Amino acid sequence: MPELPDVEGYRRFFQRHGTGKRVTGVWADRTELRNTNPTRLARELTGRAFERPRRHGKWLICPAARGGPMLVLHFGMSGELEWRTRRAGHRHDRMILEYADGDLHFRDMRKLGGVWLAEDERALAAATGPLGPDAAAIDAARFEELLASRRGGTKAALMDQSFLAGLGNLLVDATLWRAKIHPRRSIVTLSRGEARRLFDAMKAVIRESMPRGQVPTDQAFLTAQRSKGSRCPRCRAALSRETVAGRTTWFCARCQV
DNA sequence: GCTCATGTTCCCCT
DNA sequence: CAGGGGAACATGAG
Repeated sequence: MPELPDVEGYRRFFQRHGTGKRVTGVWADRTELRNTNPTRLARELTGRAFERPRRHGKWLICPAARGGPMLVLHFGMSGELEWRTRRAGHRHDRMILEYADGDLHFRDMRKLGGVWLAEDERALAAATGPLGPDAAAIDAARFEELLASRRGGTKAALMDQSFLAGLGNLLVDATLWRAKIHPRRSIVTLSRGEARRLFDAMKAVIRESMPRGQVPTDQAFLTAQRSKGSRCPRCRAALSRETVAGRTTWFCARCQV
């Protein structure tokens, strides 16, 4: 379930379970490794300890101490981390970091995620591809500049990781609903006030999502309304479902202009 | 059987 | 070049 808040949750999880102690072994499924192989991954990481992981958008970057490489994780649509103190596999395990006190499992049912090894910032950039500023870190002035540099639809822009990193389909719909902006609204027609509303809505959605480590599913949130017959939590109008920017999009045609 | 799924990439079109 | 649409990827759930 990985958008920015989910990956932030995994970052904290990795910090708690995977850092500050020596890796005793590594198992990996070849198909999930994007720029390395199981043998090389094990050779590079065994005996090393990870330092504090960082996150940029939906990417989790875990540097190994003492000049070791960075382990780079992307969770795709179904990636997750799990900590296990007893040796037991799961059919969707794609990589396992072994420690003296347990194993950190990276699972990815649909295999749309991946694992990279990067020896420096340049290799990291090659793995992630171009990324815009992190949505959780960007400030209002920079966000406004960013919008001014872009044409096209608002949802398409917010979904574009090279434009702004971290928002996915659910967070973008929640943000647009909160800001009362139509997903197809052309960016160049946004007023100064609307741009600010968009920024504030995005920040509010992220702020509420971050501590939970997932996109909220409260009834007052749009995330809970992604099914037939659902209504706008604000005005009770029937919600619209359309494909925008290639993704299923739920919005309120009455509130969102 | 069918449709849809919180992501990214690649190819094609305007 | 910029932006958008659609298919593909792999594996389920309903």
